Amino acid sequence: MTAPLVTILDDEPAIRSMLTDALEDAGFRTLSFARAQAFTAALAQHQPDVCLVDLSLPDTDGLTLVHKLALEQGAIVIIISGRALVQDKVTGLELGADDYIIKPFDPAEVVARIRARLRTTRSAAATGQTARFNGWQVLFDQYMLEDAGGAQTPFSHAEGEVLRLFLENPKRLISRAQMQDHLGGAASESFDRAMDVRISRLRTKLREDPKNPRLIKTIYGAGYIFLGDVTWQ
Amino acid sequence: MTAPLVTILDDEPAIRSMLTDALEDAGFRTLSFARAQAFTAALAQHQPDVCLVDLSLPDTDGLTLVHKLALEQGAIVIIISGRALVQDKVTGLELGADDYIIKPFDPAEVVARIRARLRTTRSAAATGQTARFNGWQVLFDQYMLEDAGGAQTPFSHAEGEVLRLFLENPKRLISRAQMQDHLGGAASESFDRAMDVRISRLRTKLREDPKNPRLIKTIYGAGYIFLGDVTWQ
DNA sequence: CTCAATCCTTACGAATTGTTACACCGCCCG
DNA sequence: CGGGCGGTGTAACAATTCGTAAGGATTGAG
Repeated sequence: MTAPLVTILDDEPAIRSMLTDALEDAGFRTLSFARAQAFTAALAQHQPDVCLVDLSLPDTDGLTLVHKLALEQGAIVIIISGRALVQDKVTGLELGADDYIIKPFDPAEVVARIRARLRTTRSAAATGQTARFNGWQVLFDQYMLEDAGGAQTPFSHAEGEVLRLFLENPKRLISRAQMQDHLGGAASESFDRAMDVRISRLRTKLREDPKNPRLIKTIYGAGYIFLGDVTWQ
Repeated sequence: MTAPLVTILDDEPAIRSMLTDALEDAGFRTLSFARAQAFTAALAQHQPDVCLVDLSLPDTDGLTLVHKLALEQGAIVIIISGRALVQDKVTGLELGADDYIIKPFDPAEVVARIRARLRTTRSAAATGQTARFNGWQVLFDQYMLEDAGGAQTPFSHAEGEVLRLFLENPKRLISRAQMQDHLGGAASESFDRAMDVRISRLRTKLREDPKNPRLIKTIYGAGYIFLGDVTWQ
């Protein structure tokens, strides 16, 4: 598993560098931006696990950005703000933010709060060896897929990687960039249709109707989304 | 779904009653305790969703209690403490607490933080965002539109963006500039009729009469307005 | 070395989306 | 009242992205 990706959106360079240093020391990957526009543009390429957002941005209303991020990206959103009023905190949290940290802050606290958030959201999908979803059962250690009737179908290593990524991020948009990032990694930078082929094979093993896939949906121009109700064991 | 159960563990009666009032006003069920012993005894009978724990307890070390709760109960644990040092927060969070609130605090912030925690830990199992309006139902996570009779029509990502913008701003004028700003962001500076086409395609999927649109109205020279009675779920 | 399994690459058809073109409509002004 | 101008609707086309069948490269076992 690659290190979680944390994005930093703040217009003050000192804060960006302080957070970047602390987070990378803590083992996270980071990307930092000074403007909301550059940040939203980068979302097409990367899917962050955690987004740190300063509310007082020059080029966007921070709160609507937070709302959009929490709703559409499914990422963990943490507001970092100079405003300490309770009302600000309450509205920020109600719009979908997962935490609200007041400036000035200690980077160590930010790291601890990020870890706490990652712990809870990922423990829901704690990487076990078997998973169930919609009548299917996946036995990762045996590379075997079992349907509701108990009929078994083997799957390959490459298919298992994709399946695991989906099952660890259900009902969440997964961009192609993130997939390549997570799988293989050293993929040829040129057009890589290998991902499509993997998905295609996985779909046939899950007996998806190509015209109307219910489990693995394609979001044209964005990526894929897995819509199963996943439970790990 | 019954209301979530929140336990309060604090030796100061004033804090207990303040939190109890605020939480019950917010729709939670509560149980409060002054001593850790009474609290742990009560765990045999009740399973709380959220545990508020004061660290400075007379009869137990609060941190080991927090650690035990987070590990064994699987509940959301929020520390409420008079100690504001960063080191205290970091160790508290690393021992399994989900949040750390400093005294004195505003009850409204506590409620907001509890809601934020419940939202993220339950959203994994809960269904994604859906909205209803005038007989239609929109399943955003499935990219599916359902009419009053239950007939389903898929919608694409681009159409979903427009639809979401409308449903989040019902009965309000939305200018073209606002739309381009909100959608895509990859704004072609030149005249962008793509927006019109998206609207047009969305209208046909909503079976609007072009001559007499009931849901998506065009305001000549200004923008669009969505007239529907929207409820989110 | 041979064979088989797995996976990537290529190629072509299908789906989605942006662009263009033209018809239509509302508003302004004579 | 009517003609002109610019905004809007949408059909048709083009560009891009995606699905997948087929063939070849790679790997590993015997």
